Amino acid sequence: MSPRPAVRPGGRSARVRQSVHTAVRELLQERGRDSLTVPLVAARAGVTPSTVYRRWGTLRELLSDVAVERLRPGSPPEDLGSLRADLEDWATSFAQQTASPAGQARLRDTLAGDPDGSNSGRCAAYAAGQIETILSRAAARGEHAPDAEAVLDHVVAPLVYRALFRQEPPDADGYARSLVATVLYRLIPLP
Amino acid sequence: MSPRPAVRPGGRSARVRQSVHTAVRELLQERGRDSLTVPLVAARAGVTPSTVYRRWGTLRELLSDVAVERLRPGSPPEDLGSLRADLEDWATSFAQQTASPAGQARLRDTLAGDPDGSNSGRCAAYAAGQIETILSRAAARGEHAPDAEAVLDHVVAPLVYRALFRQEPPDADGYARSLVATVLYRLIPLP
DNA sequence: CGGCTAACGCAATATCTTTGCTTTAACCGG
DNA sequence: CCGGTTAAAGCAAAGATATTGCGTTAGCCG
Repeated sequence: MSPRPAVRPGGRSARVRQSVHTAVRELLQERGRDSLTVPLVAARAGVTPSTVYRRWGTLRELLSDVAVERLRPGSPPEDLGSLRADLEDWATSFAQQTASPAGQARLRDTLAGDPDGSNSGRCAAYAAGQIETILSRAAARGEHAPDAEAVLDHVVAPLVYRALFRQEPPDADGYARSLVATVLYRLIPLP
Repeated sequence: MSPRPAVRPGGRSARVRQSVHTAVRELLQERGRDSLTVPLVAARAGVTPSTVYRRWGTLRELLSDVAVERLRPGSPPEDLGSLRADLEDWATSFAQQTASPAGQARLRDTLAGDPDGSNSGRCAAYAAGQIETILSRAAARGEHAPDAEAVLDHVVAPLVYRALFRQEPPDADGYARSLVATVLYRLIPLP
């Protein structure tokens, strides 16, 4: 038997967490982020506001918690048979998500309610994990591949920077592909 | 969001804006961000809370306004005589600023209270402006130089991404220099 | 100098946040 | 399976913050 964490993971706590998350997602969709309040979320979730305050502290932290949850990849990246195809597929999909208004909002919410950096760190770890899967497949095929840091720095970072700080260009796909081309054909460690 | 379109730019409005900004900076220093509230800021600034609410909307938007103000470069980057020296100097200084806890907080505050993206856009424009100054100097010297987009994508973006999403590495300076080296010697448009 | 009006001050009201205490129910050993 | 223990939720009152209508002030402009 594995030792149990101090917090109670199952039962009521899990149900409350679930219903509060669902309430946030529904209300975000229905009424937009600006009209969200803790009492409103609590009412929809069928709990009292003090429960939300005690567990999440503030609305921002709750929104960060919900946002990072939705940034978690549902499945490993698809295997298309080559490093370039895998990276392009993942990068264009990532670019579309982050470039969309909803994706931008999720990134901002993740950062805004994250006092200790754990949620944003998790967010980066998700991307790093997906990339490492792709790169280890490439290694198994014997392909010459960059390391994960290079992909994070020169593919992920530019996409995220654009999403957060600049008006995203119309052609997110093409931009993502050009970043992949750069990291694959101009940045791979020289022989 | 920045103060609503100031129909009346001078006089009392400007004084209020100034005193509120000063109050925010002082209280940030004295008491930390978590204990900041609009009534507190208003009292320190010598205005009523409703004035702050009417001009800035929320505390977050006020903090964003103050943060982006402090991200604005005070002077053009120094001219050290070569592209590489100029870029390294600017990038290491930028890296130190963004890697510091205060710098991270400013980036987060800028994003958090910026519903329409205007403040974060300004923030990117500041960096772009400094870089363009450096690059046009290089062009005047006849140096072979990357374009500003490449520097934003492959130097600025990785630095910002690390500051926001990952635990910054101990050696921000060396990391910044390696990014500059990459963009200068491996990414410059091939002849 | 005097009218016009955006912006501020004030104060009442509405809403949200905090907190002490009580109650519930998940977990665990017997 | 059953009761003891306690983390977590509920409740409600007190406290703080946010909103808003209305009167007043002071830039701006003719």
